[in-house]
Amino acid sequence: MAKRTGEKYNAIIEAAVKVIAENGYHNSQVSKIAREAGVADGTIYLYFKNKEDVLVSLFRVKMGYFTTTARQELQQLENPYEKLAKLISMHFIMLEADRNLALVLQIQLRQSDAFIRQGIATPLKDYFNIIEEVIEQGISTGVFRSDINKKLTRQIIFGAMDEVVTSWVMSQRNYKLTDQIEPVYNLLARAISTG
Amino acid sequence: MAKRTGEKYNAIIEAAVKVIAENGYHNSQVSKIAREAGVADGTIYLYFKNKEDVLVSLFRVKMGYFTTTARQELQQLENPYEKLAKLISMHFIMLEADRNLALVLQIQLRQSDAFIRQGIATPLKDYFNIIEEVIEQGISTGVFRSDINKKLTRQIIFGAMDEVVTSWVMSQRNYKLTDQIEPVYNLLARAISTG
Amino acid sequence: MAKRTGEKYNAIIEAAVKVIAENGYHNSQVSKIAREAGVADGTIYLYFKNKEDVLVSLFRVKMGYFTTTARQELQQLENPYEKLAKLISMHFIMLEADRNLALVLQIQLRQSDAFIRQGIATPLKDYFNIIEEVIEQGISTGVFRSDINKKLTRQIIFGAMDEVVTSWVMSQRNYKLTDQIEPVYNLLARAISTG
Amino acid sequence: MAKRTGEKYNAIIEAAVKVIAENGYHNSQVSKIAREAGVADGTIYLYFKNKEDVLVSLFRVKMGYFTTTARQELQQLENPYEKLAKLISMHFIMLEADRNLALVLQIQLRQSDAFIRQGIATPLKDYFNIIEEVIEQGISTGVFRSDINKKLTRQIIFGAMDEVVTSWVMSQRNYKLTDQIEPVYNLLARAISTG
DNA sequence: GATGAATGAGACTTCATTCAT
DNA sequence: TATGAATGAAGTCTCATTCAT
Repeated sequence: MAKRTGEKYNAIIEAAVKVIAENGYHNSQVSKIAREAGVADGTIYLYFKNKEDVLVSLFRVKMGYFTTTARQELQQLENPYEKLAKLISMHFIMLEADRNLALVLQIQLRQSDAFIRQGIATPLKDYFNIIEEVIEQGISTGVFRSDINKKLTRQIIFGAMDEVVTSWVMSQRNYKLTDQIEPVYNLLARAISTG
Repeated sequence: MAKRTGEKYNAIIEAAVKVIAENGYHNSQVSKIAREAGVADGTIYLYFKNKEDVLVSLFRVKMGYFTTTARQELQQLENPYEKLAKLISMHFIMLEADRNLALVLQIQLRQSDAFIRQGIATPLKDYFNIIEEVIEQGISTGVFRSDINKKLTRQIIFGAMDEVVTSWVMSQRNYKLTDQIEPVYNLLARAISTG
Repeated sequence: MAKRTGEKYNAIIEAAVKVIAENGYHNSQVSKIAREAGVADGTIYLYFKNKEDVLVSLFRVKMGYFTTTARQELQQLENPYEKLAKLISMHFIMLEADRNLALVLQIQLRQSDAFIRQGIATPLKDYFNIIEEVIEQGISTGVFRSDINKKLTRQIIFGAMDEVVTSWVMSQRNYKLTDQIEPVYNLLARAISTG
Repeated sequence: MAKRTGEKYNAIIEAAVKVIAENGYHNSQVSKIAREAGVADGTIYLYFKNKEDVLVSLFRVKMGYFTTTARQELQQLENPYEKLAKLISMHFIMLEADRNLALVLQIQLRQSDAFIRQGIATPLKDYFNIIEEVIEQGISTGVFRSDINKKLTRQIIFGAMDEVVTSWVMSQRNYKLTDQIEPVYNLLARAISTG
């Protein structure tokens, strides 16, 4: 049981994103997700251990994809400022491109179930690591302030981006999230810049 | 029905904070909150419309207290930088002082139920207004950059503080949250400072 | 939770006996038992931990009643043979008087669930003890053979009675179980008698 | 469909005995039996009508084997007492030799599903007939009491053996079942013996 | 014959809410 | 006001059975 790949596996993940985005976490019954995915209720349990596993997997898959892409893109760049800009840019572009996903990641999955948070922890930590690597490189190459703490700075950068996305998702969304890339970069870069 | 004051009203709010902090949102049944508050299950419905109302009220009461205090304290100060510093300071001090409350506000109440988020929106907006007022004053008095957007900057400040607190709450908490006041201020102030 | 007494507690036990006797263990849903007892499904869980607990309790209550009565009646007698006769007599009378109960005890509850068997073990052991006491007394007073093993003899006496009841329950029941008291006694008494 | 012979047919029967003995009736899913038998789930339905049919067939095959063997062995004997001794002996030897089978026959198959009991009825009746034939012969040749009822006596003999085996299976089995052959015979023979 | 992925009916259980006392 | 026993809707998950390959 619990096959971690396959056409239906993905269909269920995508269905979960859509259903949760539209109905909210608490109103997203397994049967609703199954119907949206075009499978029987029981089929979900062939691919996932239980309902929570669907959510955790959803997060892992989506976040994993993003982390992988982010790492690749950043490797092509040298300048820490450009990397920071790229990070913000990718973050916003990805979430603007898939509003349902944004809704789920920013709002619906901020759940408290110990199990879910635990399952989410690892992929999130991966992402945090990427941010911290950029900061570290900036400091060691002397272009970022040397008096900043790497972990705290990462919290601030992530928290800032996160809240900007959340505000956008919760709003009527009559403005473009990507328009915020430059001003957010502008503020954050200034915060950590030497000189 | 649903009288919004009284000794038991407060007892229920406090019980809810404790129970949710200890058991997590999903494992906090009405009966558990009632037991902790020392009242019968049914009594809760004399003071609150339903379970969600307890949560929303909890947020409103706690957040309202904080907003009121914050506004008072800030009024005593002139300098926007001092106000920003005070804001961060109060935010961290309050949440460090009441870990249960921090857990509930940062983690457990990040729920998705439309109704809860709606009920939370107003008191949160009040807090956002306070932050925005500080930013506005800083800009108009020329000490903050004039090219920053008030709302976006508020999002960044709040998001940064919020994430720092969340990281602390989720951690083993073997460091002091209040030790982060200065470095956070240092970064955020730099981000928005002219010159 | 799990109050072990009260009007509804008994109503549920009696309902369970009836429903299981009529529908068989596997076709006795909680909802059916609840309906028969005239309570809501959820009410069952106020009095019992779960469905298995209903079955185990049923057995304990019914068997406990029988064991208590049996012990009292036997105390009034001196002669081990009379005690054996009384035992068989009570066993058959009780089960003939309540056919539903007989059905449940003899057939339906012979389940394999570890938990159920475990819950049943103690009250059954009590009954076994009573039988063994009679045997012991018979041996020590020299009226029963001294070469018989107490435990094995108990198994044979119980097994014999048990099978006679089972056959009767499974049959069309067009003969009286109590008519078997004398012949069963006659055979068993002979088996263990000295002389 | 439902061919009743073949290598896989037997493999499934044997797998069912093992799985049920190890996991209990309620925890013996078709898929588990299939895996143990080394066939696909669907294959079971090529050899058996449904799950119940597996159980009934299991009983029929095992019991049939025993009944056939018993009849053969008994035919070689003349004396009713010797036949009774042989019967008890075979009963205990067979079940001690195959503990899994004993577990299944004595405990796990004592199910209540009408259909299963019905399917079990015939092979069991065959066995009962053998016992009754011995009793009949004993009575007609004057070595067993003439005042005993054939059917009732069979119930007592079978019930006694059955309970002795059940006690052994349920116990830690730190004694030998075959050591009980002689004492059981001794008691039962005395019960029905003339003189 | 054989497979095993898929099905979907159905069961147990939880828990927010009510209401007679 | 306060109680808490009772309610019953609703949701997750299991598993015997099917059927396209």
